[in-house]
Formats: sequence, structure tokens, C-alpha cells
Amino acid sequence: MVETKNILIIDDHPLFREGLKTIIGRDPRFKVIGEAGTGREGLQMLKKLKPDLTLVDISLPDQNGIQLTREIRRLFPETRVLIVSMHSKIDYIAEAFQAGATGYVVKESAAKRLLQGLESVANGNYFLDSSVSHAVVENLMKFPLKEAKITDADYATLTPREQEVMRLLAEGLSSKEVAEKLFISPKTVENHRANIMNKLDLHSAIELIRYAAKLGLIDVDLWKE
Amino acid sequence: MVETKNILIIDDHPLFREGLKTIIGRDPRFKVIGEAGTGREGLQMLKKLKPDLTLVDISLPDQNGIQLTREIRRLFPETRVLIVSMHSKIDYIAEAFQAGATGYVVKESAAKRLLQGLESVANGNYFLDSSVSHAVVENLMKFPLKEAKITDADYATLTPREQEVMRLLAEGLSSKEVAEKLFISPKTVENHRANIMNKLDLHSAIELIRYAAKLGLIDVDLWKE
DNA sequence: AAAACATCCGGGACAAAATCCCGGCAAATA
DNA sequence: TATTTGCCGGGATTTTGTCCCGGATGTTTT
Repeated sequence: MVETKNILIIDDHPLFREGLKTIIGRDPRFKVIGEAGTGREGLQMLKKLKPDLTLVDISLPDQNGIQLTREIRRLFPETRVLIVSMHSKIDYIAEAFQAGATGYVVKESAAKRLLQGLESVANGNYFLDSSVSHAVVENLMKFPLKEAKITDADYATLTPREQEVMRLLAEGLSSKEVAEKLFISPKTVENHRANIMNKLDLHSAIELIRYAAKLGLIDVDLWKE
Repeated sequence: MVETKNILIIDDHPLFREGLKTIIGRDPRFKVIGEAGTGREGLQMLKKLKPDLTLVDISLPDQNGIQLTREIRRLFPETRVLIVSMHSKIDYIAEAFQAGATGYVVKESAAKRLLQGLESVANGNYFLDSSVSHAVVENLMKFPLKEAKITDADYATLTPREQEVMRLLAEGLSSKEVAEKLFISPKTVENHRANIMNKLDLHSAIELIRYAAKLGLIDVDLWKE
């Protein structure tokens, strides 16, 4: 006989939660016993409900899903976490597992896969959505935690001054503007920039911006308003 | 007696589609007769199914949902469009209605609201999710199309070729790369770029990128992975 | 203390690009 | 037919970027 596993859903999209509930509801092995729209709310419900599994969206309004996963694992070690994400990039996946997630499913994938994931995780197995590219998985196997850290490591090789210049450049300031801001010659700024791009292996202004966005030095979401 | 309205769903997230289907399925007045994951696919199904309503996600993998709305309205004027969006920003909303949408619902909102929206739209009424901020609505009322249109209106003043060039530039291609892609001289690309920036009142590469991000021509979220 | 090193600063020479202005061509429009 | 509009690209000039250089300063190593 198989116990039915209790599930808590933490996702800020009610409609999406609805979809998850429907899919899960079709399977008698699982039961959704609660849902939350924010990380804070989720933690409260966890305390009360003690579910067997928690589905957490990687992007929540009040905090990062990965950070939340860490907290869940710390506070409620018996609850297993299955990450639901819009992204299938290696960094996220690596971080998710590193943070203590037991499963990772991308939102684009089909209902069947979600149930597979739930089953695996319920049994204590790790689960990684098969729709993520083979290359990514292979990479993960090769570099358990490394790859995701590289970017940060490279950035650390920049001198303090270079980091300062980089931040300003990434915000869209021209060399001249940065120069005025730092009371140095535009020439110097250009030299700094050249060094930065050399160290980080970047080759255009936009690559620098992308890099900065990736590191969270700038917030591209602000642009979309 | 009330006819049941046929609905086509265009959204690239299968799980989300599932949620929509479930919610809609509970209401006998509506029936989901098809679903598509891309704009192209959606147009094909529209041709075949001729639904009464189309639910389109504002952000699709192959094209902008607003652009798609325009096409749907042009090719199938009898089909009404209800936009489902993650965003509740004024620009998107204004653009959506301007493009011919009859309704606008944000993904965060509850199931009930979606059904209200569907009902309104089915009856030919415009519908705007009440969860969008009061300030936004007020703003829309004050400037029916003006404020929010600026962006789009200006963009519309670009010639097709200019729009094409702009898209490529915004993706980070250099003038030379764009030139190679379009089989024209780098010189011509630079001239186009100058015209674009002139028309849109932009003054640097990054402003162009921001502008493109704002319009949804490019997806900056991809950078953060 | 001396030497080696890293960081920050900026110049000079050259290459690349952006900018401004120009005109030609073709298609649509009046 | 005459005019406008979009698309294309050249030429001349200015601006910016690239590569290489050396000096000033402070820190670490020997």
C-alpha cells in the first residue's frame, strides 16, 4: 500500500497554481493540502502543514526560490523540495540542487513529467526534467558545482577600481561620463574598460551589460516598465 | 439560450495552459477547442478552428503577443482577443488594446476574474483586469492613448527596414554584423541606425537596448540565466 | 632596505566607428 | 508626369576604441 503524499505549492501565479493542482489532483498518490503566493507565506504554511513535498517556483515576488529552498531545507529537513522553473539553464539547475532541492522541472514541460518528478522526489530520488538539454546534464555531471561559480570568480579578478568602472559602464554611462564622475581622464577609463573586457573575455559593450545583468550588478527589469 | 463560446489558447507553457483549460472547463458557457504554443502555430489553428475567442499570452517564444494580436485582428476580425499577461504596466495594457485586444487579464489574478473577462469579451465588451493598479487605470483614462502610445507610435514611424535593423542592433549585433546578415553595406546600417535613433530620440547604444527591452523586442530576462 | 609587484593613471600612434551630408535608384502616390 | 518615401551607399570629418608605453604610488617579498 502506498500512502498519499501531501503537497504544498508555493507560486505567485494563482492560475498556474490552479494548473498544478488539477494535474496533481488527477493522481491519487498525491494531494495538494495548501498553497502560498509568497515565500513568507509558504514558510508559515510549512510550519503548520508539514507537507511531504513542496513545489516552489524559482521566481517569487518576495524572494528567490533558491534562497527559499535553502531555508526550507534548513527549517524542515523532512520536506522535500521540487523546483518549478521557467528556466532550463545550467546555473539555475546547479544552484537549485546545491540549495537542497530534490527535483527540478521546467514549466514548459508536460503534465506527465511533473508527475514523474513528484513520484521520484516522493521516493527520495533526485529528479531532473528530461527536457533540459543533454549538454546541460552532461555538463552538470562533469562540474558538479564549478561552472555556476566561474562567472563570479572572474569578476573577482577585477581590481576594486575596475569593478567600480564596470558598474558605471554597465549602467550605460559613456567613457567620458565615467571619467567625469571619477575625476580621471577618459583615456584612463578606456584603459580600465579594455582591461576589464580582457579579463572577462568580453568583446562588446552589450556583452558587458549582459554580464553585469547576469551578476545582478544592474537590474534590467527596471527597463521594462 | 446562450451559445457556448469556443476558445483557442495560445501560450507557450503547457502547465499554464492546463490551468486555463481547467478553469474554463468548469464553466459551461465556454469550451476550449484548441491550444498552441507559438504564434505561428496559433495562426494556423485560428485558420482551421475559427474560435470565438482567443487567449493569447503576451510573451511568446517566437513573437510578441501584441504583434500577434494585431495579426489576428487583421486576419480574423470575428475572433476576439483576450490578452493574458504577467505584466500590469501601462504601456503593455495600452498597446494591447491599441493592437485590437478586447480584454486584458494578468496571470496573477484569480480564476474568477478570468471567467469574468471571458464573459465580457464574449459579449463584445472590453475588459480590464481590476487587479491592475488604480493609478494605471486612471492614467489610461486621462490619456486615452497618448502617453502610453508614445513608445509604440514612435516605433511605428520607423520603416519596416529600420525596424528590422533595430531588432538586430538591439540583440547586440554590431553594424558590421547586421550588414552581413542583411547583405548591405555597414555604411547603410549606420545610416539606418542614425535615422532610428533620431526618430526615437535615443542617444546611445544602451538607450536603444533599453527601448527595445521596453517594447519587448528583446527579452532581457534571458540574460539573467 | 632593496627589489619585485600590483594598481592606478594617462600619453601617443594608429585603427575602427560614428556622424553629418551628400546623391542615386526604385516604387508608390498625387 | 512630378513628387514623395524608402533604401542604399559614398566621402570627409570627428569621435571613440585599441595597443603599447612609462611614471607615480603603495604593498609585499626577499
